[in-house]
Amino acid sequence: MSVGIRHDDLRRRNRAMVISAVRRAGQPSRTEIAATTGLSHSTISAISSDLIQEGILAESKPGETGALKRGRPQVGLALNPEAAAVMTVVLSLNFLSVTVIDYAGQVVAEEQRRLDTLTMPRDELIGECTAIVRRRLEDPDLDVQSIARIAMGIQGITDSQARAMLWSPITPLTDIAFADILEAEFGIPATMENDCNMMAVALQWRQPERYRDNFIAILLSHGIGMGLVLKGELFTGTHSSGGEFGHMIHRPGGALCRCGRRGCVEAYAGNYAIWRSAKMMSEDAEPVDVGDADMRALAARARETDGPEREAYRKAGEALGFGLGSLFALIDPAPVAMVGVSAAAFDLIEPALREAIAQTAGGQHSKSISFDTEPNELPLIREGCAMRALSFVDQEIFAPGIQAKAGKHVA
Amino acid sequence: MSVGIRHDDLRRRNRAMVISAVRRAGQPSRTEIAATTGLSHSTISAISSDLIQEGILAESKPGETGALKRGRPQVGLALNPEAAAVMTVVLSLNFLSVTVIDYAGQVVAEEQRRLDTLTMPRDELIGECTAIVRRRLEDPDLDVQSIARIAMGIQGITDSQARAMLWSPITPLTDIAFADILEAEFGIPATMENDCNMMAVALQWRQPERYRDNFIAILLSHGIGMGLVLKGELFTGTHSSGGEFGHMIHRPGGALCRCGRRGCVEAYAGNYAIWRSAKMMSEDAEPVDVGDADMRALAARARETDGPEREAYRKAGEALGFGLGSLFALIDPAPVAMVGVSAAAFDLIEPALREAIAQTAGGQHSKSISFDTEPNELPLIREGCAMRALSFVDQEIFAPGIQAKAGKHVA
DNA sequence: CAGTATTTTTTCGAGGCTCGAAAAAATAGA
DNA sequence: TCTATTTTTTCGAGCCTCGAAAAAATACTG
Repeated sequence: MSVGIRHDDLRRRNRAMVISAVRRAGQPSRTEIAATTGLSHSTISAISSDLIQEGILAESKPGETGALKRGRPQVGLALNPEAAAVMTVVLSLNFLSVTVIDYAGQVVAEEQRRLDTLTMPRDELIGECTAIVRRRLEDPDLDVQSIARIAMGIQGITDSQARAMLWSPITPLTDIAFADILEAEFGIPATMENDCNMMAVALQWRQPERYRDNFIAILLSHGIGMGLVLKGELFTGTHSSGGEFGHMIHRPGGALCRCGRRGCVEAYAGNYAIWRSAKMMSEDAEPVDVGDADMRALAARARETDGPEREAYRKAGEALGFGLGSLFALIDPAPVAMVGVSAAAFDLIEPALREAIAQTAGGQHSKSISFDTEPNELPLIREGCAMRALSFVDQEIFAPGIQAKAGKHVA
Repeated sequence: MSVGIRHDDLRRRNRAMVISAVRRAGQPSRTEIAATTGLSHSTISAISSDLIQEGILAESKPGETGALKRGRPQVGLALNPEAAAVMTVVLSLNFLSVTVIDYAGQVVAEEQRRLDTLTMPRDELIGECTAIVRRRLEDPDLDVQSIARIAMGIQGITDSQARAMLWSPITPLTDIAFADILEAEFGIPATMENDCNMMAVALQWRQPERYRDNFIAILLSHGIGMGLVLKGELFTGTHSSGGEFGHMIHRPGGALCRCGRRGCVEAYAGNYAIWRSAKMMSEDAEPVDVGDADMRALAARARETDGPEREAYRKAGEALGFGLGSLFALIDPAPVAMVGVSAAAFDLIEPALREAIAQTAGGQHSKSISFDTEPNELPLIREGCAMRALSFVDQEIFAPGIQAKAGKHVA
């Protein structure tokens, strides 16, 4: 089944380990790397010397170590920003944004653009994406040699191979293999990532203490999305990006969901559902787009008076709570990050959510389940895509190195 | 984070690979192993020669290869049955059974015993388990030197470290660290496994074509349990055995579940729930144990006439369908095995189940979701425990070998 | 300011592992 | 009996990691 380990895999894996230790720790010394990886000092010395020679790592200036200790001072190793560059492309409702990121993770260029994703025909949507990428690639101000990888993020369902968007709420179009399109167009390896998965990846890098092995990122926006990390790894479905938390069934045969079915969590907790409920519309009413400003106004009104607005948030909390309860029945409770515009109204949602979750098997220790909120999803998605692309460069390009044997001829 | 690969890990991993190739394939030749593992012939030759010398593998008699080809005939490698033995202990409602299994997976001894698990006090229940194990261990007829591992399986929730039963429907007792108890008593490494997880493990060995990377085993019995395999690996929760499919919420605030909560899938699809519904009892009625014979009679009656019995099965199907739909929303659809006494009534359950699942996001291709049934769960649980224990011996005892260095002194 | 203690990093065999090539082994067909 | 064919073993080469010792770089001490 799984394949044996060759002798050369050893070096590749250990190189990968060193690179990722540096990416995680910032400026670790060789000694620190040896400690975290469990490899011997000699090995770390050999590997890091190779990596420096190849221009992947660089010794960072000393000084910053703060408290000076006795003995030879540690030399920090850092990622060489010029070793490579990657690009992120994030497509969301009526909005397209691109960033170029150096190997150390700093943004070196960006471009953003409004467009009407809901009505745009297929060719045009694809054209806008390739055009914005091309503009960035051909920008003479860009002083990176070449882009090693593109990570594209999109709201909606992607396939599990990270090649295509299968379905998205931002467009009626389906099955667009953006990864293949970008690769064909620019000859740069590309992937197509799900927005919520990228949020989870970003949280893992931003707050590794809180979001490490098991946690959940939930997008509370027009739709309800989820990124799930289990045992330190992003969880995806077997065929798709998976984790369609918003379409777990809350009430069989219940309110009309944007997906056309009934009773999904999203049909109670998505922006349109909260809006519909607050405006006392029927649960069968066709979902409509609600602007962020309108949602903020709605939340403000819900805080003011105990009317249908507050009740709408209560219902949303209930749906989310029962959904989370079912999820926790499957995977056990874990920290949750609530992201998106309605996360800013989490104070209105939380009481009903906790009450509901306490009634479920997964919510046995509902008080210990902790929530964190982050109203703005876009930066997270961008960061996640960036880290995703950089990790690819780390693992697939730099870890194997210059194919050992070929390199030896030179030396 | 994860640890570097040492030089000696290499051999250990490749030995493990060879052993598992033999366990999977039955009697593969060295050449076949080289092909499946991707390692070179020389390496396989070296490793298998070691393993044979250590008494772990044995060259099997030729002959059985069937069509004789030109050239040197392949020599099949097989597990040496006498290399080790393991024990399984399965505790289910009013029933305790133990088997001793040789290294090749054959049952060499067994004992079964009825007992009243529901009323038994803690000490007595533990005592019965240790006593039956002791009897088997001390049996003079048993011609295995020693038991290398005990895998105990139980209905209910276990912790994710496989040390303890946390909660079980077969006893009011909770938190019994059976693994620790057995280890302390007999000095043999032991684990405490969840019954449905073991069903899944057994299915993976029994039908690897159908149940390989992603599948679901659902126990339809008094309670509803699930074993889930994703990407070829058993899925467990972060703290517990996880996969409490039966306690996902089907109808918030709905029928009374055995767990004390309301609206769980099990409260509609467990034996007691079907019984309660068929007998036109209230959804609040206290769950009662229903014998397998009674359930079979109920199913027969449901097949005969379109009365409350049939309706009860319909409701069960609906609950299972919506539950599966929610599950499939998270992990994408996968083959399902229905196990247990009510799996024999799957013909009554399936129509409503498929109808419900078709109304969910996960059920988009509901027709392509395939179900298989297996009315008897006990043999599966036993087999799963056996394979689990044997895999442990493969990976943890035989793969590392005689600690290389220590062994070299002899040679 | 020289010497010592301390810590980090590099150097240098030793021992292991896998691999490819070639040899050896074992059999069917001619 | 010889040849072709296939499987398995043997053997040397090339890497890789490791431990120990050396080298490097700094703080402390008198």
